[in-house]
Amino acid sequence: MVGAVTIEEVARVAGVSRSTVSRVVNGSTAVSPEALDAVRQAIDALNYVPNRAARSLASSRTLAVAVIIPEDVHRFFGDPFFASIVEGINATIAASDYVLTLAIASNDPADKMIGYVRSGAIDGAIIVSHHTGDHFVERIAAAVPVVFGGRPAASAGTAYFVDVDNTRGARDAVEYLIGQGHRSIATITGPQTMGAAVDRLRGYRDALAAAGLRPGQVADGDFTAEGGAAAMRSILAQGTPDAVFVASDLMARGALGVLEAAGLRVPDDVAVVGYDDSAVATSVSPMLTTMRQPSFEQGNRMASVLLALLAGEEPPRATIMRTELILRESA
Amino acid sequence: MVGAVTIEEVARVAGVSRSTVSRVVNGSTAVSPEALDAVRQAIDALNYVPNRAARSLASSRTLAVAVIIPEDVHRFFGDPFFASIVEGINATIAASDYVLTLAIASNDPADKMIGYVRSGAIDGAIIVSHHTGDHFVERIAAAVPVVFGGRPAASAGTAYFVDVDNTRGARDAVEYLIGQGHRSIATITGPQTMGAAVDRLRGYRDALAAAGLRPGQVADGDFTAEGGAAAMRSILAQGTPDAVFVASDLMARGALGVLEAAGLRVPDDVAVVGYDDSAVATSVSPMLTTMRQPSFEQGNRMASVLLALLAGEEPPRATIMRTELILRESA
DNA sequence: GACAGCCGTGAGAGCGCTCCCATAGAGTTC
DNA sequence: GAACTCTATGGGAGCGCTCTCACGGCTGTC
Repeated sequence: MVGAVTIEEVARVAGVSRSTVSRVVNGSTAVSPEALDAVRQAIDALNYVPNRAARSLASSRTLAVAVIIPEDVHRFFGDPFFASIVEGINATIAASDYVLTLAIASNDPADKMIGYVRSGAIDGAIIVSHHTGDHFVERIAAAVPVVFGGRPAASAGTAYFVDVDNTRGARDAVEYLIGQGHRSIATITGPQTMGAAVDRLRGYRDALAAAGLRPGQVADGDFTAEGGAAAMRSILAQGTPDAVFVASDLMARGALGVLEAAGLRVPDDVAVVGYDDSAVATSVSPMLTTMRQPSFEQGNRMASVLLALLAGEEPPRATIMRTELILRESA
Repeated sequence: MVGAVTIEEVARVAGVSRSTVSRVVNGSTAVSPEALDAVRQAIDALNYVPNRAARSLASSRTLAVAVIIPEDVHRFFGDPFFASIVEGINATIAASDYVLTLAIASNDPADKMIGYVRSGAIDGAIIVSHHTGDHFVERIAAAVPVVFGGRPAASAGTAYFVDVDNTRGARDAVEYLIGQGHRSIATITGPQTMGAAVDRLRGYRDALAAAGLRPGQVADGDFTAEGGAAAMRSILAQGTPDAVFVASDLMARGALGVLEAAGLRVPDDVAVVGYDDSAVATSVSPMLTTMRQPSFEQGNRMASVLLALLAGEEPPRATIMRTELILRESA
């Protein structure tokens, strides 16, 4: 950016002062139509773009927000659930004055991520997936306003978050299976360090308990396709259930492969319900019956809450979104 | 970042001047051991982090680089190939003084991305996937140093890029199929607006021509699983080939499903060779024989080239990496 | 012993912008 | 017509840092 056009040159060309140019750039109303016009023309002619650093230094705002990716990059990128959320966030942020950035925090020995945030590089952050152990999250939250995707395990009560009702979603899914006549229902969960996984397991247990059924087999599938396959194998090793509630579509895909390899028909021998209604759900055979999470909308809401915070408003701390069972072939 | 600790306070606490603190922070050697120590202690005690905006304003460097995501977000996130590249980039950048950021350029009506780059928000950029039509890419390249993943279609000769030898990789793959005795060989390509897809198609044709074989069927699979399935269906509609060279593993997964549904055995009836050797290759059945792309290493190299550029060095404009055929079950 | 050279240090200017305050001029009010 | 308000504008300070330059104290050289 050496030798770039400055506000001073724009002012000279437009025949006004720096202050007036600044007013135009920042959308102040107290500018005469003539001055407004002159400045706009000068900006176009010179192809002027305000220097971000100078702006941020003078105003102590950056007009940038970041999605922090604490996950392992591979998991984040491989999961269509995150893609939808990011798309939702992006859609809302793109319509605002802010710029959106994704920041990778993993593989970050020197706390560079924290330094980045604390150095005033962004005005606010959205943190989507976070394990309970991530205490670096608290340090980010100490520096800038943060909105979480999913209820954060720690700092409950004071944090802003947008979550889906995982417990209820899981309960609904399992109740559907019970309603279909299944009695021996296993589950493949996500890692129990993640709130969503914990809640879904609870919903599963609640539904069984409410129906007076014995708890079924529980295996952790780590929210990956491979983990789902491994979990399914470990369940089959101890007996074949009527049905399996799988806490993500990606894991369900892995499980489906294992069931097929074992010669079990879905849904006739074993019914399968997934979670997410991501693109995966319709790309497998049989297509998944699954709990739809409104991921795109969740992204929208997270972005809206963050923008409200940055605007000095007081948005609700908790936003809970409903899930919906999508019936397809697997159950 | 209101009320944050400034360099001035650190200087006061350490009993030195602003300049000396700056020297310590920036790793200058011309500081006495005593001063160094005093400053370090003051920094720790006050928990000082330099203000990025001020730093950048004074030095006209930001110590930040970005990976620009021009693709549709879903495709970018869904493809493990990108995940590996980003991991490679991240690994190298993380070891430097720079901070890495991902910026989404799609869905960006107001050219905010361009403004972001031109405003001096980053020192350099890496652009991974780009269609020939993306002329916004040129505008980014006009503002900061850019390294491309894959040979850029336009601005050839002047651009810095790191590519794999796609033509040769495809030729090797098809030659392998020919060597296995296959004579009727179809191909599923990527979009012909992308250099990698063009090169792989050329390699396929070269190999057939060199062996004196007639060109087989060609169908575009759009580098997605669904597109691969559709392309496979369109090929089968016109006859069943001996073998298919598929220009990405993701598309191969889609094709495999279609072949299976058609009652064709892989590799006995139809041999399949994929491209990428991503995680997908081993998660399908039969496991894919595929051209391994050194994606992680490619990311490393892109980052290294960019860092060299930013350091004022003269790295090679073109870096071409070799692929390697990984033999598994599908061919 | 005088001078050059070097090293560690501090002072000051300035990066490009925002924001507060002063001011000029026009319009209101009594 | 004097005092007042209001609006559009310009000037100046300052955001927190880097970087050049000058300076004082040291060592080394003849």
